[in-house]
Amino acid sequence: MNYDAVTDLALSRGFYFPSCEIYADAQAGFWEYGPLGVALKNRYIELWRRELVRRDGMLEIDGSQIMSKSVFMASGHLNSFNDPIVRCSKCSSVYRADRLVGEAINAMVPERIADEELDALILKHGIRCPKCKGELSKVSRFNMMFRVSIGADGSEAYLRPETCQSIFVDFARLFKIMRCKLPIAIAQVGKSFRNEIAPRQSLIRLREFYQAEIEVFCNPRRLDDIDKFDEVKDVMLRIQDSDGIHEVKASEAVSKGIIPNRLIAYYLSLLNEFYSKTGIDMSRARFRRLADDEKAFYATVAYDFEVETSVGWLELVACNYRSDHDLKGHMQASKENMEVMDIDDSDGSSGKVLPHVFELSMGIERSLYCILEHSLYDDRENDRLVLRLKPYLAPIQVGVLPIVKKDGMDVKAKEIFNMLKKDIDAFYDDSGSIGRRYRRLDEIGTPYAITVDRQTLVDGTVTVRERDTMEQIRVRIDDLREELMARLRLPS
RNA sequence: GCGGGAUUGGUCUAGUGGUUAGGAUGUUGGCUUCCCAAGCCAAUGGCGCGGGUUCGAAUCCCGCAUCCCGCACCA
Repeated sequence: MNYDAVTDLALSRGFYFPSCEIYADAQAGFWEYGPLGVALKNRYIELWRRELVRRDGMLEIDGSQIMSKSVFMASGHLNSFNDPIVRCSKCSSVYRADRLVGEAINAMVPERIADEELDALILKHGIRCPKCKGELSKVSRFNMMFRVSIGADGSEAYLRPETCQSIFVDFARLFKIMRCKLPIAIAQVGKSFRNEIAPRQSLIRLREFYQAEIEVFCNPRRLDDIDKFDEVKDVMLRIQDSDGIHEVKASEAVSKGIIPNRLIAYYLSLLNEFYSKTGIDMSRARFRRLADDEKAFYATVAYDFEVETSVGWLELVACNYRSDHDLKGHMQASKENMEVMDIDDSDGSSGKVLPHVFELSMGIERSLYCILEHSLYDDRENDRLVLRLKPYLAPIQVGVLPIVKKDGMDVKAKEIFNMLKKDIDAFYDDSGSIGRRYRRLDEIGTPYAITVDRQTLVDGTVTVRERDTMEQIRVRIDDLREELMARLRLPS
């Protein structure tokens, strides 16, 4: 299905909707999760914990969203996270100053160029607005971080633009108290904030959004020394780089040099296995190796995990080899020692190492959007819209319905609902015809519907209807909970 | 941010200066109904915000906001 169909469903069923929508001054780029959206998000995160955090023995933390100025001085965000911009005095168009100058004089402009130098170049070459030939303003800076003031004196601080900085800041303590050895991954789910110039397309570009980030701390001299690699050596990966598309096993990707080392291949494989369990169509997904001019300022090797949708390829996960950029920056700025003991490969003895970082930075909203779009199916044959979510991701797992509301069938159905509701997200519904109730459940992705009929009152069995096939089996009420729990279990 | 289009109950929509703002669908209650959006009755709920023109504005004008499309941006 397409973007509009997903948006319609999200709004009409309450997966998500615009924030502050009853007020005229509501700002773009802020959306709320409704009940079904929260449930889907929580289940998605639980799958993430299972497939990544627990599987790999990662540590999970939950850091604060407001962080001090020093953090972002050290991380480079206060310098590099802001872009030099110029504005046309006539038509008010805004341009990236470095790119505009680069194009106009047909030469590379160094990344760290000073604003004054850009001003000078614009003057020297007589660069004007490409659209209307209007005069350009002086270079200014637009920082995408939200600044906040703390306390009565208004100390400067920022909403974090990525969740990972708390992981770096906390690294030394965590490594000690959790008795870590390299490589160790630290994970976090939480909100990040970016003051986007033009938020668009609901969940796809937001100013406030959830990330699930994983920072793998490793010894840069031991990137192929990964015992766990055997677990994933046969995972099939689709990788796009400057040589084209490769569909290869993880082990081959390393041996052929498509992926530079086993550590990166291992984590890309875990990610691949995770996403293949979300219901995203993996035949429309790829890891794309970024060219040098596309990478973030801190990355030396970078892959984007991308998924094809009706609005184009979406970047769901940024996988960046950040080298020691972060720990070095924080170590220098804070004077906290971030080095740890690890095997020094020259003679097998221990030595001090400043770990490098490989990062998996997942956008949760974009992931949920792709799951919804790839799961939503227009079943014309049966005149229904079906959200074919994996049962373990469904916000409501079973509907409990009396076939008609009389002769005690509604009473019996309520009993069953009450029996199930603590273990399973169940929903009782007795309004209207049975077909209408099935359709409603189909549209929000409920995988099973239990129906109480006359036979139930006689022999204590109910029917269990399967969402995708619409087929029904009879199950004894005594076996119902177990039967459903088995069907709703997370995949092994 | 620039340019274009749009904004009427939860959703879709009729309405181009004077309408009790109509319909469909949904939702809720009732009747009916034993397996896939049936039927009947009733109820519910709306002109994005602000200003202007006018005797009178959902309707015309201006500003703002949001949404959609294109461009730019996307660390």
